[in-house]
Amino acid sequence: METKGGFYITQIKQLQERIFERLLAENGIEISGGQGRILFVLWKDNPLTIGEISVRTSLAKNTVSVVVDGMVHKGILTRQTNPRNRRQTIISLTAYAKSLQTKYETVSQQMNTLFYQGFTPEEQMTFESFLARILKTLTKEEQTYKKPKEDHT
Amino acid sequence: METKGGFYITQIKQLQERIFERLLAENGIEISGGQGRILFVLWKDNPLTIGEISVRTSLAKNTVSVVVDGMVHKGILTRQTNPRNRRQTIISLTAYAKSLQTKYETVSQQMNTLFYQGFTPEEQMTFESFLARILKTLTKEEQTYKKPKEDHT
DNA sequence: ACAGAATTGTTCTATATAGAACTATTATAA
DNA sequence: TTATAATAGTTCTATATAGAACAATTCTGT
Repeated sequence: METKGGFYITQIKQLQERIFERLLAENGIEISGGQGRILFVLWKDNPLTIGEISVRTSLAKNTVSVVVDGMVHKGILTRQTNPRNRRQTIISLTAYAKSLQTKYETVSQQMNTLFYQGFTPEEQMTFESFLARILKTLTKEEQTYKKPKEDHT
Repeated sequence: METKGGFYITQIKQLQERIFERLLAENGIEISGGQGRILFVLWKDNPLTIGEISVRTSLAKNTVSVVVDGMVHKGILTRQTNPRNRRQTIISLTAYAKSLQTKYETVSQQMNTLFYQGFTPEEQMTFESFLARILKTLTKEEQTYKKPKEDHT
């Protein structure tokens, strides 16, 4: 079968991000896509380490490190070393970041409505369960690559 | 309903691209995600203008311009002005680019198999038709934004 | 206790991506 | 015909992203 799931996904991601950033800007929220994803996971669970953010966003560790840098500069996040495990860096939301959540989620909801235009609730659920399955497959694949199977000779 | 289609899409895109680029590299194909997308549309239809590539890949025009630059340097593409409309730049595949197609598509197929692991053919089709619908919605939205409705006062 | 392995982040470098401003060309309308 | 608008790309600038190499810290087995 001729399929092109990956190509579609990439295109949608591109468009979605451009449109979402425009909507955010129109609503006075100066947050980019990468930054939004980090906030998204922190709003659910605060604080988190760099590594945890990396896993939950599927961004590479070094990417998270760099993006967090920018957000610390902007006063959105703070970083501090975990005293119990000094290899870890703990990232926390500032009060300012917390104050953005409601407005951000409103715009998010608008984006979602656009995204799923013409979908029945059932279709949405089916579609998201497909996405969740693919995400799981790909995550496992990357894990497998990073931890190659031991060679029990 | 609590949905997070956009977040999923972005995560999948991230993982998918990292894994696909690794597979390509393992098979001796030194082509990045962005470059691959441009080749993908040119293999279907060659040559194309910058603008046409932009529409078909959903990449911004300036992005296409820059990525094509790199590919011209690598001997994958050539650019020339359209003599019939000298504003346009026509991008063509080189023989080298054509020679890559078969190998690239083999790896592409591998990636696809991984991507749709555990999906029945029907599920794949359903899923891709969902993607196509979303892509259409977002494309139309961006069009609307670029060409704001005339004010017939 | 301590050498080597594993974990966790960061830095360095290169490419990808897009908005804004710009240049060149072609189309349009008066 | 010519001034203005529309179209097509490019350049400038800034951020996003990740691989590779590295540094610091903690864990493990002896």
